[in-house]
Amino acid sequence: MATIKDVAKLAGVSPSTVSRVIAGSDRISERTKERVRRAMNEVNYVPNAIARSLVRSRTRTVGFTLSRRADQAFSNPFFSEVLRGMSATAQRWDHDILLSISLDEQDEKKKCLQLIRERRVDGMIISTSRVQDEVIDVLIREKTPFVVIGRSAGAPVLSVNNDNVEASRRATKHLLEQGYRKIAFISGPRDLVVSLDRGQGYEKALVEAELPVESKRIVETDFSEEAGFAALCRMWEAGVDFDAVLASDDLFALGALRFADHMGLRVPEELGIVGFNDTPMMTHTHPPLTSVRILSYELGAEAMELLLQGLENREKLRPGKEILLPAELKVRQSSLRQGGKTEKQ
Amino acid sequence: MATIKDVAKLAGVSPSTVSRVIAGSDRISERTKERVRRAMNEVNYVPNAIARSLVRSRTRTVGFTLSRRADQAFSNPFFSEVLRGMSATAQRWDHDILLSISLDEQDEKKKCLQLIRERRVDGMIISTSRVQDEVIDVLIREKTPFVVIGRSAGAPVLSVNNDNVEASRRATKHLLEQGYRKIAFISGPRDLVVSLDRGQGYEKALVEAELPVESKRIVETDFSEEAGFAALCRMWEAGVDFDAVLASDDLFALGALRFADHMGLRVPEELGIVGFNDTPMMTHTHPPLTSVRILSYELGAEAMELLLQGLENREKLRPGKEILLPAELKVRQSSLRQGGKTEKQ
DNA sequence: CTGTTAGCGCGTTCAG
DNA sequence: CTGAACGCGCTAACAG
Repeated sequence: MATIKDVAKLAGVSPSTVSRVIAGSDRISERTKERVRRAMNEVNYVPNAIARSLVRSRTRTVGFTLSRRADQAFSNPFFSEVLRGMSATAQRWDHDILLSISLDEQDEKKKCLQLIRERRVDGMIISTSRVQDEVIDVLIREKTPFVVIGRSAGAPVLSVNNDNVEASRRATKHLLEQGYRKIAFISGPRDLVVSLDRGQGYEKALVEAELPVESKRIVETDFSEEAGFAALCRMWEAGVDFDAVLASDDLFALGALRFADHMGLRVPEELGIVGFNDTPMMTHTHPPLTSVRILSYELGAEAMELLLQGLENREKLRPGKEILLPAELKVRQSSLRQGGKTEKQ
Repeated sequence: MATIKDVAKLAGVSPSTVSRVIAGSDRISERTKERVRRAMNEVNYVPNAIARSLVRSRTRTVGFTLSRRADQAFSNPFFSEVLRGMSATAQRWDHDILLSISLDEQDEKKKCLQLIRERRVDGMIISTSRVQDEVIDVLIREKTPFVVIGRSAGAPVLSVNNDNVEASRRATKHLLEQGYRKIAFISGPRDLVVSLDRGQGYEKALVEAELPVESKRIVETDFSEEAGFAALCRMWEAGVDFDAVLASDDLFALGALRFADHMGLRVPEELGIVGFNDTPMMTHTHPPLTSVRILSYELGAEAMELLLQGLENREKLRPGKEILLPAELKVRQSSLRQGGKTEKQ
């Protein structure tokens, strides 16, 4: 593989001249530039990125760590969409992504630390969304430029998040507008900020409608269809009545659909259901599921954009700045008993 | 950030001694080792990975490129599971993953070439599965160590694949055993080897059962629920009869379920349905869908393992060696009309 | 406008 | 057992 020296020799100039041509320096004669370019082509020269990184102390690489928990919390396509968004933006800036998926937060913290201290990356993006996040602490301590996808409940950080509170409020309001009055809420684990936010939006909508927030209608459980189904069964057996379900994840919504089926309740007439995440397959449930659409691709793209801008100009990395992306309620049959119109797909 | 020189100075030795301690050389006195280690701890020293890569001409990094097409072809969780498997294995070998998701094959080829020529990676894993794959040609031309997830229909390569032919044969055989005789097959685009393989397995099972392969019962279309539904409608309107559907993707199976619903056909009594990929959500269809389970995690893990072994010992990188991973048929209600037993989830 | 020199941080001879 | 010297491939400062 050709090095800068080979090119220099072939073009009859010094290595630094070649380097200047690559950098597009303007104090090189057009003739020399041409000669150098020809030589570069001839030996098929491409600069060694590692050598460049060493001398520049910049790798043009961004690390992305993730522990399994976050992956499961959001339903699955979320993760790949975020990656696509990150990758597309990185591409435009001519940067690369170093990816690491860990089993738990401890491993993630270790890996994150390693990437930084070994100087493999210029900055980090993380997607953990726990209330107490040790990875964030590490990042701050190491003074690494980083962006969080989600929200930090602890130290103030630069973050990109979808507006869970507002989305949840709107979803609840939609159910109220459809005439449902006793709305149950299935929450994910409370140690995830996303759960807190969605719960808050739910309560907000009730308060705005001057309806009481009844804790008996709120249940917290792990993300799974079975858990959602079981939660509703328990509420039912406890004599709690409800005419709608706000499911903070589509998996819960699936459970709710099964519950309705199980109890012989018609959806949406006797039970309204709204989910979260708008998992593509959910368009095909019976009836089609109303769900909150998350802009996952945009989340990844925006996070990467913020980080790369921050890398160019550190002052842009203001901790405490939280970018909120809007989420859209995709209304379908599962929540429409007023005969309103369904949005297309 | 501390360098090897700082450590050397503090320990009162030369940089090369520190380097030897890091490498675990045995010709260093225990006393010196101890002094050096103490110094390393004191200044919190971590070797700079970039500098190491430069001098060693090895980055301990593996590139993984993917263009959107492959992502869509397999249904979504596939992709994240493969990544998890790759990441877990890479972790064990203390390697990293450089990820790039492109929009099309051209971009992927470019990116792949860039990673290699800039010497950012020691090897590549790719997951394209088109019949004519230009990325593979590039990889061969550059003499880069690489492993393919999927199968190459062109040049012989080292690859890991799930046994699509056998899986499809078994799925078809299962339908036959359940008494279905007129099995329709919905194929994905024919320019993907996975489509060819699944089609082949289907035909094989029919031939083994001494049944004719009727081309009128085979239809090729793009991966989507709608396309699957439409394909069956068209067959029906053309007067082709069928009592079961082998769907080469779960999306098609969803379409088939809707078709049954639409036509008032009972599943599995009047129409048996088997899907491919065992998308988690499919456990919750009505009735639950029989589907071929793909070992995505293992696919990623195995590909990484093969590549890293090959990096240590180039002779292990035998092109033409195709590792086949078994796929498992998850039998559920949608294909059970003989009252056989359903496997647990 | 261009070449020479030095050095990024580390591993690896080659002496001693 | 240890240190000095060199080089990985490239960029940047300083001359000229």
